[in-house]
Amino acid sequence: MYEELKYWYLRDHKLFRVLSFSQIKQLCIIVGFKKAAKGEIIYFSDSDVPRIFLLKRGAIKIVSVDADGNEIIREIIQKGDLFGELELDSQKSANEYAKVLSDEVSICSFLMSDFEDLLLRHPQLALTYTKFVGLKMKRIRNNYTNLVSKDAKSRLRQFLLDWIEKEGKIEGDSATLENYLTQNDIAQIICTSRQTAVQLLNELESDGILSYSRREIHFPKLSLL
Amino acid sequence: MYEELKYWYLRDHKLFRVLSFSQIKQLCIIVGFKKAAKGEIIYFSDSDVPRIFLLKRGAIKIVSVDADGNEIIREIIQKGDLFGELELDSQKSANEYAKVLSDEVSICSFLMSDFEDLLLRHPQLALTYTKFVGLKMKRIRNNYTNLVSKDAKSRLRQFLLDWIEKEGKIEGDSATLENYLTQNDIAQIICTSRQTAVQLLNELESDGILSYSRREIHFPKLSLL
DNA sequence: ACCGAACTGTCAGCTAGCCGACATTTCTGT
DNA sequence: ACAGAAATGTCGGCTAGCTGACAGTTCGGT
Repeated sequence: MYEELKYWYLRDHKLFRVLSFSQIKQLCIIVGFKKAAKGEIIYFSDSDVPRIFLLKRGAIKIVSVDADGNEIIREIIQKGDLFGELELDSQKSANEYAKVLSDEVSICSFLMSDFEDLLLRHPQLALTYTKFVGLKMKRIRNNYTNLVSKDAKSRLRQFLLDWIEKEGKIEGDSATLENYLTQNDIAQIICTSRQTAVQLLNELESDGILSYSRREIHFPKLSLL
Repeated sequence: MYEELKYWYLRDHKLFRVLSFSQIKQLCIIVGFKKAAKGEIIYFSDSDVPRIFLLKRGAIKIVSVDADGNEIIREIIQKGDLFGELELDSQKSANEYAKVLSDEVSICSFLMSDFEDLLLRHPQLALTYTKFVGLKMKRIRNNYTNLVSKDAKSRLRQFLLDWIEKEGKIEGDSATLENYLTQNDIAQIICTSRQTAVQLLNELESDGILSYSRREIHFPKLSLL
C-alpha cells in the first residue's frame, strides 16, 4: 500500500486531526487493507493479533451469535467509524463477526499494539481517543435509556432521526436515506420483532411521514418525524 | 486536607498503580472532600467547573429525572469507583444527581482539567484510563444485551451474581450481601416494575436460593443461583 | 411509645409486542 | 427466463410483565 494513501486515510479521520501534518506522515501504522462485497462475513476476531479497524466506505453490522444460535446486532458501523477492540483489552469476544451491508466496503486496519504505542507517544491523541470512546459510551447508554422508557414506535422514530443525522441527504425540509438495511435489521436495532417493525413502518408510511422502499427511505417532511 | 491523606486516597486506586511512589506524591490534584449521610442528594453537575469524583466509602446511585418526573437509575456507584464526567467532555447532563444509599459515604473529587493535565503528562496513565473507560463501556453493553434477550428473572439472577462478585462476603459455598438497596432500587436496576421484582425475589426465596431482609441478603448455596 | 412515611407484599385486569403461520413480492444466480 | 431464496406484509392467539389499588410491615424521629 502506498504511503501516500495511508496518509490520506488517517488524515481525514477526525481522531487524528490533533496530529500535525508531519506526525501523520511518520505513522505508517496501517498494516491491512481490504475490500468486501455485500453479504460477506468478516471475522475480525480470529486474526491472531488484536487489531483496530477503520471503515473507509460503506456500512457493516457487527453481530454476535447467542446461545440459541440467533444473530443479534451489536452495532452498525458506518463510513469513518472505528471498530474492533476499542477498549484496548485484547480479550476477544468469541463468536462475533461483521457482515457487509452496503454493496461494497473498504476497510483498513492496524495492530492494537502499534496503536497503543502511538497513544503513548502522543498523549494528546490519547486524550482525544478517550473522549472518542466516551462519546460512544454515551450513545450506547442513551439507547439503553430509550429501550427502557420508550415504546417501539418512539424508538423507531429516534433511530430514523439518528440515521438521517448521520447519513441523510437533506434538502430543505425533506430527506432521503440510502437504505442498506432490511426490515429485519431495523427491527433488531430498535429491539423489537420483525413483524412489529413492519407494522410501525407501514403506520409511518400511511401517516405520510415517510415512503419506504428497499433502496431508499424518503421523508417528505422532516418536521413530522 | 492533609497531603498524606490525599496520597493514600489515590494510591490504593487501581487506576493509579501505574504511577510511581514519588509521582503520586506530586499530584495533589484532589481539591474536594466530603461526607454525606443516607438519603442525601448530591448535585455534582451544578458545580461551575466539571469534576471527576472518587467514591471512597459507601454506595450511591446516579439517577436522572425523565420528562414525566420519574427517577430512573443510571448507575450504582460503589466503593472505589470513579464517577462524573468520565467521558471528559465537560458537557453536563442536565437533571442528573446522586443519592446516597449506604449509611455514610466519603467522596473526594478533582477538577477535570487537572486530571486531563495529569493524563497528558503521564501517557501510560492515559492508556490505563482509556482501558478503564472501555471496560465500563463493555459492562454497559452487556447489560444492554441482557435486557434484550433475557427475561426479568434471569436479569435478577445476573444482577445478584454481579453484586456478590463485587461486594459479597463469601464463605465457602454461601455468601452474604449488605443490602443497601430497596426492592424498588433493585427493580429499576434490572429494568422491571417493583411488583415484578418483589415476586421474583420471593420466588427465589421459596426456592431456598436466598433469604432476603432489609439489611442483608444471604445465599446459603451459591451454586443454586 | 407513638405517628407518619417509607418499604414490602399480593391480587386482578390489561396491553404491547412476541411468535408462528402463511401469502405475496422482489431479488439473484445460472 | 426461471427457480429458489430472501425480503416484505398480514393475521390472530398468547403471555410476560405493567399498572393501579390496597393491606401489612418496618423504620426513624420526636
